[in-house]
Amino acid sequence: MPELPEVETVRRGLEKLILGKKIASLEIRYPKMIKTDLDQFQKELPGQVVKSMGRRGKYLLFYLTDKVLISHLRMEGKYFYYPDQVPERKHAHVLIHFEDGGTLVYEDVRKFGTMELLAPELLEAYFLSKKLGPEPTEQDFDLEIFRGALKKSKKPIKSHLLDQTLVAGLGNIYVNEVLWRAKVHPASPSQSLTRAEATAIHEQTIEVLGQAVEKGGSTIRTYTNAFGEDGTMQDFHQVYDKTGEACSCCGAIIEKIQLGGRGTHFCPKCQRRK
DNA sequence: GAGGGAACCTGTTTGC
DNA sequence: TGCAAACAGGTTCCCT
Repeated sequence: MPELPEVETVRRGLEKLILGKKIASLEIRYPKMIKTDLDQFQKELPGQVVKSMGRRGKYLLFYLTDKVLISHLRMEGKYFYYPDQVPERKHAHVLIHFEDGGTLVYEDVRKFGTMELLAPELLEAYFLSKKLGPEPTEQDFDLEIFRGALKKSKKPIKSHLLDQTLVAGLGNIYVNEVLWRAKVHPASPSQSLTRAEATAIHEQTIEVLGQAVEKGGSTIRTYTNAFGEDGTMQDFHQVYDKTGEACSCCGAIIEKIQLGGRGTHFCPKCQRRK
């Protein structure tokens, strides 16, 4: 499910719901999703207080008293908070009970999501090891570094943008939108892009993700935020899942191809193949 | 080392 | 209608 805007929306929601709460106990029903030592995870979380909520790319960060819980929602992970009674749910995999009686439940139909518990001083090395690119903001996302990296790669630009090394946070929905807005064909080799095209992709990445955060993310299939509310960004999608519809820019019919094994939507007229 | 595809899971949609 | 195959928003591993 979630790309950066959805994760940011979840972060903001949780910030309102669980800040300052002390963890009383844990229930782990699907131990496989805990990627660091399970015993340690179960032993060290109780007693920790949620100090703040953070995010890096698509990773959700729970800053606790002296640990950081790193949660990745992958395709369909989501959080629900219950102030008292917790309904029985088939796909609830981790339940965090707080001392005040509230419970945070992690649900994930496809069980792809992961959780890790780390010492805060190891966080930087953790993201370094993942080769995670900069945040998609004017301050962090440097155009010249981006262009330099493109020049060194033959990868199709769409696959390259999805691998999180150029910039963090793009997923299959927004990468389609960014390339449509930048008028670049998704299969174009990275190194074939002109300066103007690279600049347009850089600019639209910041623009699209920023706009999507404002709209509370996109609700497609199953995503909702921590309050179970829908985002509205899907109303602004121009190509994603628009196969067979007319391009809002030129009227040509939006096409779908497979690229790197994933559905890829584009306008054959606006986004000419090189 | 770079790039492509499979694997991880389950539910839903599509096609015969 | 019923069944099987394809597909779904992410990341990582393995193979070439």
